[in-house]
Amino acid sequence: MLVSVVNDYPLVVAGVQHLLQPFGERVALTAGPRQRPDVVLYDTFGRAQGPTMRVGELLTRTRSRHLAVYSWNLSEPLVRASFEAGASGYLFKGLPAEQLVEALERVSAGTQVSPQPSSRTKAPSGADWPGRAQGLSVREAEIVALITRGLTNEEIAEQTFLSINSVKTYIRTAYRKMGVTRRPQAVLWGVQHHMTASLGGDEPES
Amino acid sequence: MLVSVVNDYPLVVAGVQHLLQPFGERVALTAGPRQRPDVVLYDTFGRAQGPTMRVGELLTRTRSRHLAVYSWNLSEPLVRASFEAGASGYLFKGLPAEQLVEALERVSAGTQVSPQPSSRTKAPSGADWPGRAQGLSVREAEIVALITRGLTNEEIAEQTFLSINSVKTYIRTAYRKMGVTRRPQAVLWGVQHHMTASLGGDEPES
DNA sequence: AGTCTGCTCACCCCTGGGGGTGGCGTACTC
DNA sequence: GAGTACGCCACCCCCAGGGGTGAGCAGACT
Repeated sequence: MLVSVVNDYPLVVAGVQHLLQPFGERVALTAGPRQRPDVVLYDTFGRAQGPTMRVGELLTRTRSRHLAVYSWNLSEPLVRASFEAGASGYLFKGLPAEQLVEALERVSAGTQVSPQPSSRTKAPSGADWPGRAQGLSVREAEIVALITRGLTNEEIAEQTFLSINSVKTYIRTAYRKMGVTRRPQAVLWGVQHHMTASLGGDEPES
Repeated sequence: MLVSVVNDYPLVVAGVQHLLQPFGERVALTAGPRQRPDVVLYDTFGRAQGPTMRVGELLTRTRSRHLAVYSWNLSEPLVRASFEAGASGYLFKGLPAEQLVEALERVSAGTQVSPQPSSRTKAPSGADWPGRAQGLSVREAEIVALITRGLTNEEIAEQTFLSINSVKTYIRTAYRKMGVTRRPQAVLWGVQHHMTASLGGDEPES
């Protein structure tokens, strides 16, 4: 089974690939987008989710037939919207690696894979994201990444399917860890700490 | 006469040097900070002015004996504060190049050179600054440069000796030319358009 | 003369943002 | 069990920022 991990942040992609590494007999990883992977594993960190995902374009670009969403957010409307947008699977980012591989194999075989409810918030060992080295939680980091793109709190709330209040909370806790107090400082911090997406991103900006 | 042009923005330095180029028989330019220039020409674009300039440190670092401030701002309190801070000359940025050279020669000879009142706002031909290619006036560009450093409007007003209202006005007009509407966007614009100072800057940030 | 550009400033009003407080649930560690 | 961290959310209050309006001055150009 050939898998392509898709996300704008090289650290995130590397972290997921690191997760799958021990399962080399069952999963081959491709970095190139043109090698016809069996499954595209679409990590939602800092990216469009649900109805605004461009599943068709991603599949065309990668010449793959299945796309599995890989996300922390298990809210029912978002999961449903992802399937309606064309995803073949919706995988929880808290899954242990072996279960992740099994789910990918089911997606690759043509089965629609839905997530089980879970409240786990701890990332699997080896996962990575920009800002982690500076003490940001995965959620804080994602918010900061979107701040670094110039989005407003409202826009961030919409993209992450969170309440504006949750966004503000993450900003508050993240700013304390970053040692900043205002948005421009946060943007600069993000630029300096590689929270900007790679230039290959084709994300539509609001 | 050996002159060292000092500013954080290479474009600004290059623009001033370009101005002085035709006077090669009277002015030699040094890029290196350790060649004992006769005069340091301190361009204030995006830098501390007046009482917060560190004239002594600049002179020590460059091993020069005279520092001439080069600024658009001719307000009397700022000029006085500059001399009190240790400057030997205060030169208006609207001066034609020949008069600039003459003024530098007087400074080099040990004369304290004060500016004549002037209302001119047009930069001498050949001057340059970051953002000029994108249509920003020199004043607008300076404000954007300070925004890109993460300063608040109040801090910018203090550093530029302008009213908060003037700062807001420049922000308004600059944002229209830049095609942005919010500060984070402006910071990103500044980063992308080289409005960040070079890393050698020893500017104290508030 | 008129017009345009740039610089400077004032004032009004509203929005985006950020500080605080409080609360809930879960996983994990000791 | 208690404590901590993380995720999620509400509400209060205030500030930083940005949109608008208006005004004045001067230089440069036609």
